[in-house]
Amino acid sequence: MPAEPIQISEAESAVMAVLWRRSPLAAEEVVAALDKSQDWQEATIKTLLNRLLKKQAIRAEKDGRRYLYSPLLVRADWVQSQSEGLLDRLFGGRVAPLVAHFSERRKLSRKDITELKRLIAEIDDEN
Amino acid sequence: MPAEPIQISEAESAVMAVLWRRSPLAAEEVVAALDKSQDWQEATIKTLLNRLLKKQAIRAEKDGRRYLYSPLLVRADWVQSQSEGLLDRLFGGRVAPLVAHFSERRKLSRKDITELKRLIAEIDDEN
DNA sequence: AGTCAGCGATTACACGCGTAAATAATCATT
DNA sequence: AATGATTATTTACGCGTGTAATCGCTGACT
Repeated sequence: MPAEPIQISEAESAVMAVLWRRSPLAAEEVVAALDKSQDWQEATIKTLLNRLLKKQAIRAEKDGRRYLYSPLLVRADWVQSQSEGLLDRLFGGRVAPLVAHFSERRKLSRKDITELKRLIAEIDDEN
Repeated sequence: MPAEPIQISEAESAVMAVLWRRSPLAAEEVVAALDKSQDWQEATIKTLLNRLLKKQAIRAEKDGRRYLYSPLLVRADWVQSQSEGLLDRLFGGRVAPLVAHFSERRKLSRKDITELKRLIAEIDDEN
């Protein structure tokens, strides 16, 4: 486990998302990928790439005149830490209370419900 | 729905937690309540109370020489917005994928599983 | 009435973040 | 070799946050 839990800001995570989808990518390609979703100047994205480098969330390999960036931070790990953080802060660290909360608030889609049923069943006969 | 989704920082939410548990409370009581969990100077907590006031997350009623603080922000609403934010960012806005993620990572406690089963059953014959 | 003690209000300060411009380094081209 | 284009690196700046110290006001006590 990493000693220092790499902390990724909101804006930075948008950049990570691109690299998690496909990598390695040149800065320019990252800019292109974000053009649809974010309204950022190229310079802004360069800044974010550099901050991510400094944090060692990504790495850069030289490719001629430019660099190609790839994630170092594993997406699933990051998702895990984010989720656990929220569960710890809000639901005593457990999943069921979160589901209960959403259930009470009628925030479970029909799709969620069928999928949950399937999951539970699956887990059940897996043990 | 609130036009501006009141934003609460990490430290501030610790103060809110106290007031959600019991209120109204005087500053001193809040300080006492946080003494166990946080290593903060009294002045720090005063600052947080004032910031929360400014954000209208809490209110203060005069009681003699001092004030008694109470939450204005409803806990369930806050929990909802926090949770939805995370689900949107990480799981396409749906609950089931989060549960699936935790399942894959073997992060579901036995307690979670039985509770989830009960929840699902409940929802099921409720419709 | 003047002073002290207890609170709330004001001010402080460094750091991360969102957002970007300016500068520097590096190839390619003339 | 000098120039221009491209890409990376450095610098900037205002705002929220974590963390307090200090100032100022208001009753209480002498």
